[in-house]
Amino acid sequence: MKVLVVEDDRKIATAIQRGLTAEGFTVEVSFDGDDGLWRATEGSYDLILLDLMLPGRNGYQVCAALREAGDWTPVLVLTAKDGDLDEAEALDTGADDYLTKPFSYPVLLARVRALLRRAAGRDPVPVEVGDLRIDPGARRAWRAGEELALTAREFDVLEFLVRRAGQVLSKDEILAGVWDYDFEGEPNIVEVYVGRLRRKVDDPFARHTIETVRGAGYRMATT
Amino acid sequence: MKVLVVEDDRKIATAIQRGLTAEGFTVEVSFDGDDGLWRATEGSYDLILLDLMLPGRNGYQVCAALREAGDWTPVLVLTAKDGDLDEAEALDTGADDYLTKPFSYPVLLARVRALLRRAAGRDPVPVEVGDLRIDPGARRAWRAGEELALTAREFDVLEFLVRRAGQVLSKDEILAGVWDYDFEGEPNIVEVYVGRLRRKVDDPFARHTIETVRGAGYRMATT
DNA sequence: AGCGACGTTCAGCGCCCGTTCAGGAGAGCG
DNA sequence: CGCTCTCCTGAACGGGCGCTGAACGTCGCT
Repeated sequence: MKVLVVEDDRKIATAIQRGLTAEGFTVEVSFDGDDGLWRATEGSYDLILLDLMLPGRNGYQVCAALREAGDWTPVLVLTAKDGDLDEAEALDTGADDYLTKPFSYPVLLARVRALLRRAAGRDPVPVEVGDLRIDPGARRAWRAGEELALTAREFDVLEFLVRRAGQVLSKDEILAGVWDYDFEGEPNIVEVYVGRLRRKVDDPFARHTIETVRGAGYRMATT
Repeated sequence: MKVLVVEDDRKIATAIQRGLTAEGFTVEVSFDGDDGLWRATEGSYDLILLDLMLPGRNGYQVCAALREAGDWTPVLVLTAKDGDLDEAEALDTGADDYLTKPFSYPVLLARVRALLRRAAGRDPVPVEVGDLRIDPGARRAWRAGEELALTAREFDVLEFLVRRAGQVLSKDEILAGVWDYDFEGEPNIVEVYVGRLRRKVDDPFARHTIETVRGAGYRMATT
């Protein structure tokens, strides 16, 4: 799956690229409208993430030009909440969906999945690792058949870890992946949530399902 | 089930496509009359949604041309309320039903179902989940065999939730799915309707059949 | 015209949840 | 064995999310 990200804010672009790459997508980034349009027309992408405020051609123009050229690649528009530019207008130019900043990564991922699913006609699949099961659509989780009572943030963190079971994720990676990209708190918050999750998902007599890798981060056990 | 949408307003076309795709239909979209007619004659569709005001050939002409060619695919005409073009006239040219904009998504879906049903000679299947039963055709609902007195909007919301029982639906998704596509109100209205529905459908001594998933939306219980 | 039903908005409230912080525990190292 | 750095965790707080009752406007019906 190839994704094109057209976004001039490097911080945001990098965060998105990092996240989607980790998710298995091939990600290309473009920092201005003209370059973005060029890539979009030249390359063949499954999805385009398009910022509205751009140097060169703005998002509307890029999207309109694409549609004009008969290119119907799904476009997800990223827009500032307080923008004087209107989201509805973006949909008029042929975008398929939009997202207001700041958004958290899980929200972005959900939208991306929804768009690709719509394009492909498939449904989201529950994820399993060991005796842990996660259903992203229903936002429910089970350990050994028993449902876990998780808060929204706890669920997001758990899903993030489960999807990358076996990999070591640094606290910063988890922060970038689960929290809004402009979150400016301490990585300690990750420790807090890992602690809570352990209390909720661990069998008290077995070893942790979320292992600490001292100095590096955390790893979700694969068995 | 394949549906062709001929509508030049991208916003409306996209909304319809999104909704019907989620409902399991295969949807193709055409933005002008000539292209629409071409697709309609070339492809084989179970239903055609046809806007009247179109660039190129207008809706009347498309419909008349289709019938002329001996194509009796069901046609549902979409017309602007204040249009100088007359709905009755559309029916004369061979359309099977018409709908004035703005329409809400449930109304559209109901008409689509009705047409397909009429074409196939089959009845719509009542939906059940737990001891809740919904008959979309009759627009009636029962809990444990007892009929519920629901208003139109209440029924729409309930049907939307029941059809996606087990999934978490955000307030925005529910808004998009139940209200007019140009509704510009607050998501709070969803809370209000969920509250009313709970009072009407819940057994006062059991847990809610519409569960709140804090920070994410609502989920219809599957048992 | 009057009335009632229905849809929508708004403000207030209660409480859950996310976040912070500080103190303690434990690993790693010399 | 003691030092340091990282990680863990319980407590506390503040905001925001969701719920509800009331009021208002509108539409349809009689």
